[in-house]
Amino acid sequence: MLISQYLHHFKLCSKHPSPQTARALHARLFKLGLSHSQLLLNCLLDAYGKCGHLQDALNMFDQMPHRDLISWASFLTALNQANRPRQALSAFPTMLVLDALRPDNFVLTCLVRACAGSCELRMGKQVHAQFLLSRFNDDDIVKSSLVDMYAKCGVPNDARAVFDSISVKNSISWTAVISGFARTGLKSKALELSQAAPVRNLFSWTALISGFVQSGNNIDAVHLFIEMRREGIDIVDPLVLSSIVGSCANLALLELGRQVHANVIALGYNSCLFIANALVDMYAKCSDIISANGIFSRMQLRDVVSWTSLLIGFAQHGRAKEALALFDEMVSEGIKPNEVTFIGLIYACSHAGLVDRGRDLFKSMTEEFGIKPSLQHYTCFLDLMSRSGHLDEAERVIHDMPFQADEPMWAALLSACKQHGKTKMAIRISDRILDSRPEDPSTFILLSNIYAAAGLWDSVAKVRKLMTAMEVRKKPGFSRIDIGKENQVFYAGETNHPMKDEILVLLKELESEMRRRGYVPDTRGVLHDMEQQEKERLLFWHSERLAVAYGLIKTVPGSVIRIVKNLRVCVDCHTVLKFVSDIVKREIVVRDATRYHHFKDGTCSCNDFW
DNA sequence: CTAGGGTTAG
Repeated sequence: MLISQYLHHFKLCSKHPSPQTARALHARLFKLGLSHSQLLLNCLLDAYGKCGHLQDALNMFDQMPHRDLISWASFLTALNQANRPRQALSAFPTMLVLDALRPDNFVLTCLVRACAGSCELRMGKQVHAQFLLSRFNDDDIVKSSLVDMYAKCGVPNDARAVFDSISVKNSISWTAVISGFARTGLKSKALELSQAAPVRNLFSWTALISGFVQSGNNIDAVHLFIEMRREGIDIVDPLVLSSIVGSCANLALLELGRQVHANVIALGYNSCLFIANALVDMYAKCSDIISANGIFSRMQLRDVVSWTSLLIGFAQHGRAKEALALFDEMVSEGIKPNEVTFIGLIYACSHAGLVDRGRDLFKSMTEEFGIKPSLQHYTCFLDLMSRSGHLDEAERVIHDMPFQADEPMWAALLSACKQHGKTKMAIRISDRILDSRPEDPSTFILLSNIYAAAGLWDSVAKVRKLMTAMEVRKKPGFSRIDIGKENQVFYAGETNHPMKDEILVLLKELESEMRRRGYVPDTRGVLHDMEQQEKERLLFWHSERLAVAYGLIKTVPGSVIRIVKNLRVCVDCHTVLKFVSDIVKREIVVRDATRYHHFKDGTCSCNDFW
C-alpha cells in the first residue's frame, strides 16, 4: 500500500473509531518499515486518541523518536478527550524544555481547552497572555476556545470581552458566549445575546437550555424547550434531549418526562447512551423506579453511569437488596465502579442497617478499586456506623479521616447519639458543635432537643439566643402534587386555598381516626418556642398533609398519590402519612429533599431512616 | 496529519 492509502485508512479510523484497525495499521507500519514517516506516526497517534485508546496514544507518544507540534497537538487532544485536562497541563512544560518547541495556534487551543476542562482560571489567563504575545494572536479559533474557557470558569464578562474581539464570529463563538451567560445564571443577558445572534440553530438553543439546567433554572429550560419545539427546530443531535430529561428529573415532572421520552423514541434516539442514562435517572427521580428499571433492562449498551443511576435510584427508594444485587451484577459484567457508585452503595447499606456489608464495601473501595474516599464517602460511612449504633467506631471515623468534619457530619453523629440514648456522648458533641457556630436550622433544633431532654436549661437558652442572633429561620416548606396535567403547590400554613374547607374537614376526620389508632403528635421538630397545642396546630398545616388531602379529594380511588416536597419530611408528618396510607388504603409516594418515601399499608419504604 | 460550541449518575 502507498503512504496515501495508509493515510486514508487512518482518517477513516479517526472518523469511525475502531481500535482494532488502528492497532493493525500500527503493526503493518512497523513491518513495512514505514515507522519513520512523521506524518503517518502523527496520524496514528491522532487515531488512537480519537478511538479512546488513551494508553496506546500515551505509549506511542513516549516512544516517538521525534515529536513536532502536530504530535503535541494530537497528544494534548487525546488527553482532553479522555477528560484528563490536568495531565495535559502538566505535560506542557516538557514541550518547551525537552522538545524545544514554542506553542502554535493548535497547541494553544488545546491548552485553553485543558484550562476550561479543569476550571484553571489562573492558568487560563497565563495561556491567554502567551497567546496575545504570540504571532497567532489574531486566530479566531483560539479566541473561541478562550470564550469557552472564561465561560466555564464562571467569568462570563471576560468571555464577552474576548468574544467582542473576534473578527469573524460564527455559530461556535456565539454558542460559547451564550452558554457562558446561561450557565452562570445570568438569564436575561443570555436571552439577549441569543436574540442578537445572527442564526438560531439547534446548537444555540442547546447552549441556552443546557446552561439554564446547569444553573438550576429548570423551569425556564422547560419553557425554552417547548418554544424550540414550536419553532420547529430540527433535533438532528440528541444532546438537548438529555439536558431536558435532566430538568424533568430535577423538577420531578413525570408527565413531561414521559412526553419527552415519547419524543426521544419518535426521533430515533432511544438507543443513545446519554439519553437512556438520563431517562433511567429521570424515572427514578420521578419516583417511578419500575420504569427506570425497564429502561435500564432494555438498554443494549450500558456504562458505569447507567448502572450507577439505577443503583442510586434503588438505594433512595429503600430497595437496598436490589441495589447491592445490581452492584454484584455490574462487577461480574466487568464494569468498573467509580466514586459515585460507592456513594450509592454505602447509602444503601446505611438505610438498610447492613453494617458489615457496608464496612466491607468501604474497605474494598480503596483496596480493590483504588478509589480514594472523599468527605462525602466518609459522611455516608459515618451515617452507616452511627445509625446502627456503632457510635464509637463512628467517632473514630471522624478522627481518622483526612478531612475536617463539617457541621452535617457532626449533626449526623449527634442525632444517632440521641436515637441510641447515649446522653453523655450527645452532650459532649453538642457542646462541641455549639462552640463551632452552627448555621443549619435543623442543627439548632437537634441541639435544643438534646439539652432540653437532659434538663440543661442554661444550654437551651444559649441555643435560643444564638438562634435569634443569627436570625435562623426555616425555609418555607412547600409540597406539589400533579394530577394529570394540572399541578398544585401547597405552602405550610396556607389558609387561602379555594378548597381550604374541604381539606380541613378531611384532615380533621383523618386525625380523629389516627388518634383512635394511637397517634400522638410528635412536636419535636417544631423550631418555635410555644405551647404544645400551638405546636400541634402548626404541624396540622404542614404542606404535605394539605397536598395529600387535596390528592385524596381529587383523584380516582386506588391510584398512587405522588407528592414532591422541597424540604425533608418531619417526624410527625412521616407518622401521619403512614397512618393515612393504611386508613385510606392508598399508596402515597413522597419525594423529599434527599430521598423517597413509599407509604403503603401503614409502613414506609425508608424503614423510618431518613 | 493537529485546534473551537452543546451531554448523563452524588
